[in-house]
Amino acid sequence: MDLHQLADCLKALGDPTRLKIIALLNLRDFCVCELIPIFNISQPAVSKHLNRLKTSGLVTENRRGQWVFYSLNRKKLEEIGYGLNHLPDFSTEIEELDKQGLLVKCD
Amino acid sequence: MDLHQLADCLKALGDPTRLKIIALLNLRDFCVCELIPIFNISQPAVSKHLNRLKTSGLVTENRRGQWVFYSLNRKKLEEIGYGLNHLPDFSTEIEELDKQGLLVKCD
DNA sequence: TATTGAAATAACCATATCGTTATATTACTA
DNA sequence: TAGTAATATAACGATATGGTTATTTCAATA
Repeated sequence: MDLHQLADCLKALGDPTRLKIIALLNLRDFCVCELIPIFNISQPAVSKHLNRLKTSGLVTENRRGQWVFYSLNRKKLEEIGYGLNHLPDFSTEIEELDKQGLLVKCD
Repeated sequence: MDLHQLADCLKALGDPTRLKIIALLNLRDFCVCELIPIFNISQPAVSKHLNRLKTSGLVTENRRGQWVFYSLNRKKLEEIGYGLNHLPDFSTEIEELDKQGLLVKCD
């Protein structure tokens, strides 16, 4: 997962409603209609939050008859934790800028 | 760190520029003027990103003469990783809603 | 097959975000 | 102390975000 993908996932998690959805999905799968009464927002709003989490790969959906249940992608969540603890190393980029004389010296 | 604070930190990290700043500060401290040529944005834009990271507690500033150097708050970053791996447990809230008959049954 | 219910999508609105340029503040220095 | 350099703040604009209501899609069922 590169920096931009990591930022995208963190942004998806950086909303209280979505983060609580993730915490709920950590307990068990939920369908959309179960989530609606938990949050004081409309069904489309819940759907959009779930879609945002889905496009970042944080949740998966699967239809059971009339209902669509969402599951937490624990692997993705672990990847994010790992990504935060192993941030990309920009040393060579800094050196490169230095060689090109584009780096300011402050001391 | 509660859910809202965690979401706030994740939101702060959920921007490619700010996440790269965090990755850079993981190497060493940087002052504002060093960061400007690394990103193709203006000085005030860099200042604002740093301020956003500071208000979430992810970085600290300290002035050295004319320059203001920013440091990564590694403890905070660890807290966030920990928070992601130990999400709050909403079991009792779900049970409470169930007792009040506010929980939908989907099966 | 017509109806019902769940979820997704569309269209819209208010506010937040992230960039800009201009200006103010702060600290060093001639 | 006047001038310069670094940083912060102010004011503004374009786009993104997160909510709404209305409508569409899809699956189950009378």
